[in-house]
Amino acid sequence: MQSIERHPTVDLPVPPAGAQPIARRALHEEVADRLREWITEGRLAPGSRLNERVLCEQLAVSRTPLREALKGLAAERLVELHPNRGAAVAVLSVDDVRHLFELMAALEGLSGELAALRRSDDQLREIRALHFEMLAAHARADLPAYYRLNRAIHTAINRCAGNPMLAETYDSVNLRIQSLRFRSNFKRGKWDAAVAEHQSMIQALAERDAPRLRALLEQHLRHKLEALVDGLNSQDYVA
Amino acid sequence: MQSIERHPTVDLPVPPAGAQPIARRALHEEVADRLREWITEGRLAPGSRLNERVLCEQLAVSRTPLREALKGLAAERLVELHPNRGAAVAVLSVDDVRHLFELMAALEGLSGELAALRRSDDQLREIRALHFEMLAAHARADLPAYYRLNRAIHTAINRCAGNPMLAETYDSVNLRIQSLRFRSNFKRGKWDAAVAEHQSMIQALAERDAPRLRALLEQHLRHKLEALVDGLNSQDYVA
DNA sequence: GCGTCGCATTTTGTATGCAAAAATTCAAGG
DNA sequence: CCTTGAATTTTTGCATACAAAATGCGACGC
Repeated sequence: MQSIERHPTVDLPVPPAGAQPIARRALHEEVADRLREWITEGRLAPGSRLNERVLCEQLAVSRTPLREALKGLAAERLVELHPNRGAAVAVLSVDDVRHLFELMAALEGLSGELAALRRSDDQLREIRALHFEMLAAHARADLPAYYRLNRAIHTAINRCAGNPMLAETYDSVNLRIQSLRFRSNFKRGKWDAAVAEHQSMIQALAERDAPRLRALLEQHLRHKLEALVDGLNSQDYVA
Repeated sequence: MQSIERHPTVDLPVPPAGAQPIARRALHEEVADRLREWITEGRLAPGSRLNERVLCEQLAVSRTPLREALKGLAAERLVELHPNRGAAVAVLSVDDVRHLFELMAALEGLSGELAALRRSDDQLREIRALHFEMLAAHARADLPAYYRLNRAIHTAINRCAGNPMLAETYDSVNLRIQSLRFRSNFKRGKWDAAVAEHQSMIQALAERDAPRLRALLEQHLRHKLEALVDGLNSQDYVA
């Protein structure tokens, strides 16, 4: 890891390459992680106000680390800060979701393109294995396992792409739409189609067909958006 | 702006569409803005340690808002937090820069593609005007003005793309490489080539040639990276 | 001379206090 | 009945105090 900056004012000792310091976690990070979890799991619904006193009691921390965590989550756009009026879980309009998916499609597309070019054979084997596990989850109609494996596959593809900045950005955008995943009406037909798309993706990855993998991932995202918007519309007339 | 969530727990009054509340800025945001500025302007070099006491004195604020600002900047990856050992301006390795440019190329490419499809005639006229201003700056070899107009043009293209999420992400990634802009050795030849590329971009935007504008922007980014890496190499043997 | 230990200082992490802003309550007036 | 407004309560924003960790430095032993 060659550094661009000859950083004149650095005095933090640079660790030997590859060696990573023992990760010591600060309280505000633990708090941020927990809140992130609550938001993506839907325990904190979009729009929910985040009362400092209440959250402090629930998390058993003082206001300082909580507030620091909220500032971080606000920078991630998971929560919105209203000066003097507190924080709230970010709300996404339908247009916001469309825009996020448009962005995600480009990120996934790039990731797939790079992965097709850069993957190792070991990585391909691992992704194949995950794919078969996902087929099992699909056969059992085990939705939670399917989601988990689906994410694992996409994360693995991101790793193949060999671009940590891309992976970070992908994760950050993905997080923002995570809480919506419960809302897509996962009809059997759409689900089968998604699984078939995954099949093609593995093939393109195996054949190192970068343009095709890019196209497949972009298409995959478009379909995901369609399923989601359908789900939203059908739900909107229920409650 | 139709809201996806019927947010059961919301009690913040939803403002009428289009009307936005008077922006009241919190101190921690002002602090974050100032630090961001110092970092991108190079006043705080990559790797610089950010001593809380010192910064508090310089900014004349207490530690609380400063720390909150640092947490936000850390989420933006502009600073790195080392638990119990303070914060430092993020350092980018050459590989980091390569990865960021790879990402930026995809974001600019998408932005250009969408802009070509969605631009209005007014927007095109405005970008043309900015382009001529940029030609003037180039003719005068006025580098600061050139940088400013260059950014203005790319921001305008982002606006044409009509995807705020993309624009946000673009800005966020762009910010991380801003402090490097002084390091690219802007030889006249490279500069002339960049200006010529801009010329082609305007043409593609005018003709609504989305694939071409995408390709041009991706190429533009690759050239920018080359100029930067060249600059770094030549500088590395100076000091 | 070199490295290590231990103490003093500095710096960061968390909790708390106080002031200011916003939300709430409730009563009076239209 | 709805609106208005003032007093009260709640909540947020910022500063500060205290605790814990890290850093710096000199003495000591090898």
